[in-house]
Amino acid sequence: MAKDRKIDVVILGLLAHEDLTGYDIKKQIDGAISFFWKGSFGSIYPALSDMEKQGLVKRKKADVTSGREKIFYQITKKGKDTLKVWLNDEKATNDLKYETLLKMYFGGSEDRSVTIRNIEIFEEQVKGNLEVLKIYKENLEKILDQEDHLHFYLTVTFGIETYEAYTRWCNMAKKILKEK
Amino acid sequence: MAKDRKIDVVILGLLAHEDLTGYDIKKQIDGAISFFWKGSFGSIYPALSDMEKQGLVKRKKADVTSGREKIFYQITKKGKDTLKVWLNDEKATNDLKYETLLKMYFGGSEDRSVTIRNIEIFEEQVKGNLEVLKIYKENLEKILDQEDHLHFYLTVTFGIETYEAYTRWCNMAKKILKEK
DNA sequence: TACATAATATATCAAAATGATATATATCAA
DNA sequence: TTGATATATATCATTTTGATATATTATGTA
Repeated sequence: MAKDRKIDVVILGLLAHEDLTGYDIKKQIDGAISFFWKGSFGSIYPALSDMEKQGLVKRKKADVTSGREKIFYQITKKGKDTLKVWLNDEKATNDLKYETLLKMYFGGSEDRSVTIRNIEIFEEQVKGNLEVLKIYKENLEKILDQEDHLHFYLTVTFGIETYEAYTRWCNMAKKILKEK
Repeated sequence: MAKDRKIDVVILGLLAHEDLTGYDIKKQIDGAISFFWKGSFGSIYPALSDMEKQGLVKRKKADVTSGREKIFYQITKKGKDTLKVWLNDEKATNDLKYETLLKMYFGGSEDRSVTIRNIEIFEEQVKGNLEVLKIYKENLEKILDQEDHLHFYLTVTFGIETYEAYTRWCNMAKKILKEK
């Protein structure tokens, strides 16, 4: 039956909202979605070609006036159905790979200052993301009446909750490592 | 130079503590490490073969008395050095792929009850993990004096902090989805 | 105006990882 | 003793990453 390729539903989910190029899709994944998902050009472009063959998306020739080639994709009826099947399927895998934590776990016999430095780097990344998410949240609270925004709002609050938890952990971990 | 294969340092980190078989390694990854990392047999066994060729680990013929073949691996000096280089490197990538959140994000026009059901399934998984982590924590607090245990303790508290954040989010999300 | 640099845009590929499957032995309860 | 589950190694197709190649367009600055 259908391909077991997660990037497909990410693309279909984005195209369900508006027509996009492969480059646009990458930008969207690196935007609001990046707090819980990631994807690279190396999977996006082949998936688009393949899904076109399957009839899940279709190419839209863009304005020929500009010399630059630019391929907009549009979701088809079949694509919408595929997306709906996935959305209604209870099955969902949540994978995390925290190299920071891995180093922590294996860093037992190493220089203490390196461990602390690794936590500080992690903390900086987290703080950067947290700032962006809080701006998202503020703006979203003004327009929460629309159904689309409610779901986006919930993913944003998920990010804030988790990043705040990370921040608390960073402070605690640094304190323990410095005093002991 | 060296391979860009993350599973290598996971294996080396585990072997730094004790000699293990490929199967043992998988069990360890699925245990305490599973809260921040994952790995499959399909990457473990090829990595072990390859690292043996590179001289990072070496095979230890196990008891021939039992008919069952069983290959224990031991870390070498070169393997320990490789691990140390990685531990002292500030670079660390933290990737997460939350299909639950992805469905939330794209579920704007779908049946509300499906979204709630997905959150409930996620919540159950989180609660299960949280219970295990809390038992780990209790036991670790009794023996926190040893350096090794301190680092394990920190990864466990990371898990608890994040899973508690997830739980809070689940409650909030369900509430919003039910009342609005 | 010219020039460099950054952003846009598509595409491909080797290497890594997943998830599934195959094969075989060992253990343990009904 | 039969069936189920755990142990143990290995392989493979498919998916994904991360890097690289190539080219155009926009932007800032000298």
